Amino acid sequence: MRIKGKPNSFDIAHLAGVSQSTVSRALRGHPTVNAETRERILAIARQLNYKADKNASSLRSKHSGTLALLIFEDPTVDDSSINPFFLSMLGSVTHACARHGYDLLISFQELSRNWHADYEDCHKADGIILLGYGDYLDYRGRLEALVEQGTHFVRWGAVLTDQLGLSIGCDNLRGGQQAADHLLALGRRRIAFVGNASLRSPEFFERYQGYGAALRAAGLTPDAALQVDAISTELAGFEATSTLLQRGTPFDALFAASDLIAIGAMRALASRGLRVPADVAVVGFDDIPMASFVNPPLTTVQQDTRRAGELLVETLLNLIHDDPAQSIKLPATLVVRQSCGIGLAPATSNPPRVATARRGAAAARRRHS
Amino acid sequence: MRIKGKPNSFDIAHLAGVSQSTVSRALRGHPTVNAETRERILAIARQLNYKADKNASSLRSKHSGTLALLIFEDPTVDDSSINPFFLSMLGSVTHACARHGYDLLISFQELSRNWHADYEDCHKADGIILLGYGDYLDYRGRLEALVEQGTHFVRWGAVLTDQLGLSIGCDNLRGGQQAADHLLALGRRRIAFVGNASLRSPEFFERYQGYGAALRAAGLTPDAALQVDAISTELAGFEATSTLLQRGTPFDALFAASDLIAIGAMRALASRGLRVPADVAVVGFDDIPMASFVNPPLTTVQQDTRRAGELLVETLLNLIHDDPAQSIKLPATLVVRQSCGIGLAPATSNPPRVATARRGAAAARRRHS
DNA sequence: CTGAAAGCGCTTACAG
DNA sequence: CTGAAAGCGCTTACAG
Repeated sequence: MRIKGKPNSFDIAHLAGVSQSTVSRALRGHPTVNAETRERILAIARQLNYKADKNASSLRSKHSGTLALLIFEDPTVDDSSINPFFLSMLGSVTHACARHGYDLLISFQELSRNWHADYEDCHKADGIILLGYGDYLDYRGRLEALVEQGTHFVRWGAVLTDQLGLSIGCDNLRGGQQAADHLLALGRRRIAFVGNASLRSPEFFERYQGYGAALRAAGLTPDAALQVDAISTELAGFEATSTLLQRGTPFDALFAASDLIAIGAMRALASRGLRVPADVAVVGFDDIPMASFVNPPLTTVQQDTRRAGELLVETLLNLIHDDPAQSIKLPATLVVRQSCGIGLAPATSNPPRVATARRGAAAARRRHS
Repeated sequence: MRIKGKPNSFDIAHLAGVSQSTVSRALRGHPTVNAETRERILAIARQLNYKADKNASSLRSKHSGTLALLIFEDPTVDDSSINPFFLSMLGSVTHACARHGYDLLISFQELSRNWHADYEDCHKADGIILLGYGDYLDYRGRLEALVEQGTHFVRWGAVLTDQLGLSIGCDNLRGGQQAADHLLALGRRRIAFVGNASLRSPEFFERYQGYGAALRAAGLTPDAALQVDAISTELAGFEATSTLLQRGTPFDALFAASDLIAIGAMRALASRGLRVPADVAVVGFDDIPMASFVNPPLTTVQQDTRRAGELLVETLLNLIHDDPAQSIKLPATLVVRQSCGIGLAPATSNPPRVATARRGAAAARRRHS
């Protein structure tokens, strides 16, 4: 027996007085192995701290017990400033993998570059989870390549009808509707939408459509002057809202396509001296951890990242095992905090909100146009 | 040649009219391969979308081109509520790995359970990065096991003299000193410390010692009644600060061992009607993204996560390649925002801060004892 | 219930 | 500069 180096299955076999195949079977809990023999083998393996070489077993058995998570973002602004929403997805995907006995490889990639989504091709992973927003036109091409290569993958994002592969996503349409309904119920009438509103950003676009549907259901017409594009960063939210304010079209509420955008929007509003929610009510989307810590705490539409991570992993595993699998749309939940003016505002100190808001917006217009 | 399935190096060899060994050499850029032959091979490989099987190559070559990141936390409260500081470390470690051409496996583990830090034993990774705070007494045993097994690892955390393995950490002592010096320079004299202050939490303990050193240098004696233990969560910060307030010992400043604790502390302070910074100045540690969004924006001691991630990866790679490597202490930087009262407080509306703070704390005591 | 043998797809001496 | 051969450490039919 070898003294130095890590033991292999032959070493264990030799010590246990059985063949190497029996060791392999015993270690993997194969049912035909004699119970007593198995115990003996396991004891020796434990004592020698033997761990089966995964490269050898993956090579032979053709599966790696590993999943890959690809996170991509528009311009990877800064190493440490990853979208917090993706971060919490990452957490739940990691936990879900662990529960299913899989390891997780992760990689951050810029959508603009050529991804190396080769983890499955090179047999490092059995399948891939795709997480990120980006230009869908760009993105779709990548998905086509994955489909063509027969890669197992699931993506987080809008569940579309002409789906390439499977998606797990949230019900962005209903979410957008709920956000707008909430603002309407509070008497807001001139509701801005900050976020990309084109098919290039399907998730945001669905939220925008939900918003539009809610307005129309209330007898209002969405005003194109009250929509400004923004990707999901605080800076984009700040800049888009500044643009919106410069336009001078009055508004008394703002629905941001993401919390990051909402936080940037609140900063832009504050820098113009506008009060949230008194002058402008603000709703976000995602419910990132920061949302409850900003001032005022942000009312937002929560996505269930825990469930999403679980479903992403389960669906991918089904795909890998050739079990039935399908795209799933998760419900979104409105989380009411204080950025829309619930439970605030004694009537004496704060005049009626709608009026105030209009006045505020009008004041902003005067100040900045 | 096989029609279905993925091509292997023999398929490429056959098409290129060379031996399989030459294909292998060409693909890895071996210098002895004829330039023209190499081009031919590369062209065919590209065309067939050939990717070398990593399991086979890792098995044969004995290295996996993969690093593992183990993140552990005290009680994994909730899947999606991972300590944001670790999350930003995770981001920078991932990017650093990518820059060095390594893949990254990640795993969240509870320190209380048996870790499976077996990634290297089973040849899935060439080395391990350890990230997390937890009871160091517990932790040390795990490190001993790693050392004994000859595992390559680097940990993030306090750089201690009786180090097991290598650590990359920040200069917690200087950081704590800077935080306390800042408060002292603003005239605060009764400075509380919220966070674990024992050798079981070496990082926090170093910060506590820096704080103590600063007080003593200013001729003050740290008051044990002004220290309360807390792990790095918002809830722990809230509860510890509540305990502190109940004790009734007056204080005009609070140094939290982490931003999460500081945020919890500010919530506890606010719930007692105490104003930050007027009544109590607050400093945190880490500079997590949330720090600049809380109200008031948190003054804190920033750790350079980007550099830290880079050094963690570089040091581990040096260890793996048997190159010289050492533990490193990174400088910490005070980031002044508004939670300590810089650039605030026109003298007319706010009475001198120290007095106010004392009054505030005293008021709190009266209210809650 | 167990063993002998083949083979997964590479890398790496070795020989030429 | 190139090829034939061995071998990494497993899993998996196949035979008994």
